[in-house]
Amino acid sequence: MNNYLENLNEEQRKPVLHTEGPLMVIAGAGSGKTRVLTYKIIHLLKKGVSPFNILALTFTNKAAKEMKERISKLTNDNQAKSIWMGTFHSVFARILRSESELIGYPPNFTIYDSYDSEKLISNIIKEMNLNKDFYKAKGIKNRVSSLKNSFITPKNYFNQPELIESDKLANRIQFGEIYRNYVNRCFKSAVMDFDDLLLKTNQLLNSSPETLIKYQKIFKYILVDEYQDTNYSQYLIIKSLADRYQNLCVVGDDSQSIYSFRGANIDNILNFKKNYPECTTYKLEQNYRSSKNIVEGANSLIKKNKFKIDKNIWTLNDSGSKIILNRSQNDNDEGRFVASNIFEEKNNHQLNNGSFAVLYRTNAQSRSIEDALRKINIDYQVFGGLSFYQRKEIKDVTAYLRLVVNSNDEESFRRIVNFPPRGIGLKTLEKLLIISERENISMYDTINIIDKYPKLFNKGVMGRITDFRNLIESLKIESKTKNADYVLTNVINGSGIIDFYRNEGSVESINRIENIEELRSGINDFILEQKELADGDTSITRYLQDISLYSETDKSFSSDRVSLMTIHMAKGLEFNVVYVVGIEENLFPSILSLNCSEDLEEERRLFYVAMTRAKDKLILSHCDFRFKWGNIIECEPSRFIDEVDIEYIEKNNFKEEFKPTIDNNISRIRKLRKRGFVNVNKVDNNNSPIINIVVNDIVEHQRFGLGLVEKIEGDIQNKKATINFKIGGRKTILLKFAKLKIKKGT
DNA sequence: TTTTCAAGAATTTTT
DNA sequence: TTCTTGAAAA
Repeated sequence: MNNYLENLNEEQRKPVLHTEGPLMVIAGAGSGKTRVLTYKIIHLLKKGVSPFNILALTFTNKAAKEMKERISKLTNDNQAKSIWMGTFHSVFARILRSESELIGYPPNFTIYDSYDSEKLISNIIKEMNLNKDFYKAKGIKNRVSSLKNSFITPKNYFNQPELIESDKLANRIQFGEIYRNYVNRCFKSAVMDFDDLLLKTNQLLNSSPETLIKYQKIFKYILVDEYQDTNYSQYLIIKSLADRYQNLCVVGDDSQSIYSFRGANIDNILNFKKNYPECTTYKLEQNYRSSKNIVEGANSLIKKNKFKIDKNIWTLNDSGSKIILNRSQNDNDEGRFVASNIFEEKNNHQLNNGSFAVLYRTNAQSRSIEDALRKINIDYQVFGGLSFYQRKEIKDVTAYLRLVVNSNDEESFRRIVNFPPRGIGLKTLEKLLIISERENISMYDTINIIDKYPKLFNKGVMGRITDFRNLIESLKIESKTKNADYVLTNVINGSGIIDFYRNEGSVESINRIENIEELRSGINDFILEQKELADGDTSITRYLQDISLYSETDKSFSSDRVSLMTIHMAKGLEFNVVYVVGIEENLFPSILSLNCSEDLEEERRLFYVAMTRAKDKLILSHCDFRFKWGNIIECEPSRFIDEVDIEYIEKNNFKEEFKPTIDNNISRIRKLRKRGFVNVNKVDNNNSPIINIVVNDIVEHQRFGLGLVEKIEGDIQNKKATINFKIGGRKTILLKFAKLKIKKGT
């Protein structure tokens, strides 16, 4: 493998050969970015750099795994296994575990996913008795996350009047207090959330100069992929680690920056030159992936963005077929169109299902596509949405494991202390929380001292709590000597989870039992996999870390399934035929991005990412009507469609006139109703609500609001009702004039 | 303490 | 429409 450089073109070879000093590679979509990274690492290894001195940060765990495999194959040795390669989160989680004492954490700290964090925040809001209308857990969590990603701790927060002011204006004056509580509770629980993995790394590197120097010396060569989607925290980590040798190579494409909602800061890439004046910039502009129509169509769109690095993406590939623009009547039709089109393409071009992807803006859009594919028996795989590890039963089982590993973990404790139900209810938990605060210990540890509070608990409760502790303690002892699978088996048996679901006996419960079985086989795969690795780690702690950092993008592809996913998830992937569906105003671009030009530009970049996933064929699609929350709403084609130069587009399915089908009439009426043009009372003449009102119905009156029907009298034409309104009291109303809505029949 | 039922909210994107 | 939450009943 001496001629490895011959596998690169001229512009790819330059950054590969440039090993010393800072460099930035601006790599257009499909220009061989991964290839450059792979060969650059190979080149470093060939030059004699030890794999232990290379840090390569990728966007997904799967990307890391694949790159390692590729390197191993090309170098024909085992060195790749020893490279520090992975996502920011997983690499630094690993480092934090081995250095945890330096920042006051035990090495077996738990990692909370967003769901756990939100739950904890919502508990804190409840405990603080705050108004739920102003303090929504999700919003608070997002703000906490963005502060952490900007490296603003609670202490910094309280030192910045403008931050406090902005929360005051948003009616969240207590935000700082929540933030502080949240951070304290996490610390007390020996927990880090996703953002902590980066923030604590920075704290570690800042507070301990020896540690900083140690890792600077280890990471002589640093490579960062998808640099356009790094946030400030990540920027700081890289900056301090690369400070000694300055051998930093960042690769990215500003036109594909799509994660600002997660704190990604496009300025990191736009300002790289400013931060590293010595840096060399290379550009990869030749696209090898897509046909000319696709490349140029995408170029014509992204031109509309103001903030970007100048580049000219070109290709030698054939023109290929034009980009197809489909218009469907509604989302179900769109699904049917996609499904039948896949069917045709498959037959005409001998493609397997894995060559196709359907991309959309929001996860909820997958359903109509799924229905249509299922109907004509095309296998598909949905990426995203609720992942396996987020299922209730899986979260429950892993909560037991988490509690075994780290019994200070409050969320896991709360989650399973009474699941399956064992008579330890909310009241008991409240008491335990009070004790835990008074004694400054974790909720689990309060169990050991409840006999100090005999007045608070009756005998039954006391016994049940102790039983629970004994269960966890015996699992803890096992976990010290036995492997993860053994402990998991005893969690399942000891907790009674399986029995609980078996007793329920519903289809859903059986499904849950199967999922738990699947988890068990997953844990065995994990053990086998780790045993193969040089630095393999088969501990439960490691297993729990892996699954909490697991993402849906890490799921493996199947060549005989069509892939369905959001565009965000499709970053870095390519498919022969790509359908982008739901390209409508307010959906894509998202309605939330409309009043901010930066956000709108990001949506445009997202659309650019979607288009450039396609190799041979790109099909864009939009509908006239779409289901939302049980209503049909009218949709306009997205502005982005007009922004793609018309010469690359071929319109399809454009029937200017609809034949009104029954379906269509219903949708018109619903649409009009929604706009308030059709009075609900008049639509269904035959079974008008007026006639249907009976005693004890709760009705809503335009002026008086809600009321209870107490009496009905009179003949059909002059029916009168006596209604007791919450506001306004008892009234007798002539039904033929009143516009009443039935809210509830009792 | 647990179960049941009805009302209300919810949809951007994710490590 | 589906999921979550809260109150009432068992």
